Amino acid sequence: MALFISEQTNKVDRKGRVSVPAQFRSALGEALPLGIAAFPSFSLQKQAIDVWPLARLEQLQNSLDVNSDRFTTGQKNLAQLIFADARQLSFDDNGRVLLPLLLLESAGIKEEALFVGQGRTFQIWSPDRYTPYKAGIESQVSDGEKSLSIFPTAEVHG
Amino acid sequence: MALFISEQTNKVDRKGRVSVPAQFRSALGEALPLGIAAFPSFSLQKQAIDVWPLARLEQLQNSLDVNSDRFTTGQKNLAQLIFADARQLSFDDNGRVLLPLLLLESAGIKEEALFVGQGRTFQIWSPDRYTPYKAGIESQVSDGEKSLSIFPTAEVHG
DNA sequence: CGAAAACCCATGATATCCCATAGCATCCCA
DNA sequence: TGGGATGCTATGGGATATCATGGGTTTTCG
Repeated sequence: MALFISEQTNKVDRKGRVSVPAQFRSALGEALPLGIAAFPSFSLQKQAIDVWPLARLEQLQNSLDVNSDRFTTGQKNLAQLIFADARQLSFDDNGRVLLPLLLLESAGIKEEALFVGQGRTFQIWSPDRYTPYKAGIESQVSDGEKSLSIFPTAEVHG
Repeated sequence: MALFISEQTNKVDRKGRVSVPAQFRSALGEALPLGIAAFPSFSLQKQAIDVWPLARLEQLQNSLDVNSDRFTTGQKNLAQLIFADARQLSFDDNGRVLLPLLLLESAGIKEEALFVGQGRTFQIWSPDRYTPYKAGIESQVSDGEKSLSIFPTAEVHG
């Protein structure tokens, strides 16, 4: 599975449909027909929508099945909330998804939806909310931090 | 078997019938004709109804048969209670099930039934009871835990 | 026989499918 | 290098199918 990168703004039509950026769809690859899971972003106080490939939710469930002792109580609660709040969205022939009203409202999205790549996942924002949010993020990066090193990684399966 | 995700509220008609959300039915897949097992949720002090695919009950029984030494006495008692209190529900042609009066009453369900996806299982709530319960769960997730980007994934194959 | 359950059909709302088009970007070839 | 042809992307709208729901009828079983 390729990574989700870049930003793109698309229109939400009157039926609530939005085209998911073609690059994101191709990043999904074979997972495209499985669809995606969308839910209010907990880490962002539900300001935006978090989107996961459905397979990622399945990984989470598998991990809960096998390693539940390695999760904190809070993490288990969060997982419960995600399963409850997530909406499973599937693509039509034109690469669009139907965004449920509840998600649109919680993210404050009206006419336009801003897709923001986050690597393994992406977000959907109201453009109005994203601008100040991003500015805040930028201001929190100190000069000394403006480069990244890459650490060796343990093997991660799946 | 796909996962049960999302929340949906459906009406209970005067005969006690409720439509199970179509996504839940399709998550059942081939297991649909086998039906589901519903019982008062013990982990939630019987506030709500727990629903399992029937096959999951069979898995539990198999696990008890083979690994009975790995269950505590309390767990074995709980299993007994589940087998006793569970009701096997089957779907009519429109995807509805008939909720027994006993279950409706124990969950405090009257006109509306709120289906809540929990991954491998789902719950059925009275909307009135669910709202405060969910708020409690949310408050038990600390800010530091609000990202599952770091959930344990290692050693999960397939 | 009577009550409850299962079965069957009807309907409005919603989601899905299908087709059309305008705007870009890419390709191709002279 | 220019410029037409081609294909893809995003977007709109109408037709069709599905879903949730209500009500009636038949069947089952005590």
